[in-house]
Amino acid sequence: MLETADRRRTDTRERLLEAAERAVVAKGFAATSIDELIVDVGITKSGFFYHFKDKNALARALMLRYLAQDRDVLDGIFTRGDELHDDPLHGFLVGLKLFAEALADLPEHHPGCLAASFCYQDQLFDQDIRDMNAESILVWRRRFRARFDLIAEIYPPKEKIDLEALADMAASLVEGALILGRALKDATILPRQVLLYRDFVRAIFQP
Amino acid sequence: MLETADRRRTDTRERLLEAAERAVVAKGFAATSIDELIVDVGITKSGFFYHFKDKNALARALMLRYLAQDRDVLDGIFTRGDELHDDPLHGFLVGLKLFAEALADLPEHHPGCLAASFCYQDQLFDQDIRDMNAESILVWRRRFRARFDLIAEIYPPKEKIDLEALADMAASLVEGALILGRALKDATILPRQVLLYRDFVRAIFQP
DNA sequence: TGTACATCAGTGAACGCGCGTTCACTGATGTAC
DNA sequence: TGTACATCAGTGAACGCGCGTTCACTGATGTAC
Repeated sequence: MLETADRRRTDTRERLLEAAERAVVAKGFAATSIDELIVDVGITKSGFFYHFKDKNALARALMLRYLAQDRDVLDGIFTRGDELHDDPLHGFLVGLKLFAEALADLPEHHPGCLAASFCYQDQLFDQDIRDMNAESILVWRRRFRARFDLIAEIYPPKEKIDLEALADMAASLVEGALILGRALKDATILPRQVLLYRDFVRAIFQP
Repeated sequence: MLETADRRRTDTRERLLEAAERAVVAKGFAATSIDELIVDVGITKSGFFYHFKDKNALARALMLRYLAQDRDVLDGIFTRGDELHDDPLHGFLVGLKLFAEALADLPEHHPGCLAASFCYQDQLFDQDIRDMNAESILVWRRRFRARFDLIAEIYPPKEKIDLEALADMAASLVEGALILGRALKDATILPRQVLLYRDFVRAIFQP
């Protein structure tokens, strides 16, 4: 039975990953020591090395976890948007509204993004992890690009528009607004940027 | 005479800062060792501590240098734009075009921004440095916001628009696009985002 | 059902290396008189 | 103009601490027979 097989499994590994993500986003991977994580979680250092063969394995696990969470969040929000509106443009616009609201309600005051943090420390990691980081960005590009292609069939834009750049703009704005929000300690910046992006998208397809 | 007074002054300090900025943007401040900087520059470790009393002083000096360079670059480009066109909107649009071109011509393939790097490691620094980082963002906000107020007097936008968010969008897009450009190793992302921003600004004030 | 063994989720102690920092010292250049 | 002193831009050696990593070991839980 899965139940019995799982009985021995603790959530220590997951709690290590949570503590690690908080610390990495706050001060970077190199400055995040294993010592502080195990104090957070309440195990000894050897306990850490039971779960991760070395510090690099922690980075890899963080990235995997981040990829999955990111995908789930985006899926949830934009699926909801499409449920609320049949039309691909308006379903998307509703999704962006929901997204902005979700970002405004974040409990943490100054959140950050693991992809951005890793990006500015990429020399620390092997190619494998850098590839995963690139993939995390490509997920956004593909998702938004596919939607814009769909919308453009129904609402062909008047002027030529760089749809790939428009798709990348979503990730760019979110990454950038996270930085501004943190630097200025202003949690409203991120949702406002998303709403502005929404205005832009609407203006392009429905002037 | 300044000449003679400066004769003894070497450029070692400046070369240390250059090497440090490269390394910090590539792998973060914590992972940048003093040892690697002095190898780059060709002095001993004690030589480093002659120029900076400790590693924190290096961070402060990097931030000061960055603030000055950033201001100069922005000044240069948007002053040029205004010289080429009297109208505040069109002078600004020309400036954005010049900006995109300057970004496309950057020699480094995957540049980065010190403000973003410091932002994702801010727990390493004291309040003083965090304040300077916030200031580096506010410089952008004030610059663009003032310009939009000016433009809006002549070209009042049809619909209500969050001009502060529109101003912040410039820094957000640049910071975000730098991250995407690095992660995907694609130097075209950044200039394309700036051109898209330009389209948006034009559409708002001159539909 | 009892027993032998295997696996899970760690513990505890030790190691060695790289890092930031200190301190006494130095040769070349500049300045006062 | 020469000399004494000050400053600049470093050198060289040492230190100590925190960090990631290893390794032999352990008690609790699960599994085969």
